[in-house]
Amino acid sequence: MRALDVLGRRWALRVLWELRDGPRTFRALREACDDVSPSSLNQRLAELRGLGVVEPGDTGYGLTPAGVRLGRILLELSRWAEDTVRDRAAK
Amino acid sequence: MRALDVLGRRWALRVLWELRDGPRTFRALREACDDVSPSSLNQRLAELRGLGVVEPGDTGYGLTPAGVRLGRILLELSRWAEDTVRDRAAK
DNA sequence: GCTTGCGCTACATATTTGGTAGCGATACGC
DNA sequence: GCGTATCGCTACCAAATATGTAGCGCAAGC
Repeated sequence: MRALDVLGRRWALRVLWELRDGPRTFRALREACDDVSPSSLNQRLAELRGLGVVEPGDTGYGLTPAGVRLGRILLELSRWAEDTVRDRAAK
Repeated sequence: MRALDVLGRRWALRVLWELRDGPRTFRALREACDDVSPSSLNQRLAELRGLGVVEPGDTGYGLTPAGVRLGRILLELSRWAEDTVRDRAAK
């Protein structure tokens, strides 16, 4: 499945995650993602735009409606991750 | 977030996906994942075991309870992906 | 016209992934 | 006991991908 392939690349989920609460400029996004290199970010953004989940606007890059739906799933994913970490720490 | 980092590596989501309906042997898993190289698969399995979502058993590798929960989220992710593909195809 | 910040590209280096061969262990029939 | 079949997995090298750093072209503000 093409979509899952793109999402399984480095920084892809993270970029989406950072865009959840509003658009960000290229440079702001870069900082938010632990200063990912501009080449990597640019490549990932191109792929995500190709998927139709991210699009550039006046205030920087933002999520499309499909991206917003994906963001909600990511929220569950992050909750799962938190729970997992907590469970493992409790051992 | 460490968990999302591991999940954002190549084949990680796919491996989890292929284990949804029951354990698989190392070699069966390899075939299921488009014949991923054993070195990559082994590395990913080690990381997923480290995360506590996959574990080896008598009939091969299987999901832990945390892995099963994650699998349900992945199901939503795949549904999202299908919808996205359909929407884009309809354009 | 000079500065500032923007998106983004170029390019060399480092890291990750992939391909192929095959090892040691276990289980089977013979 | 002896081939042989399959298992999980390692070694090793080539190919693909990510990173780091520098800086270009552009638009806005002064």
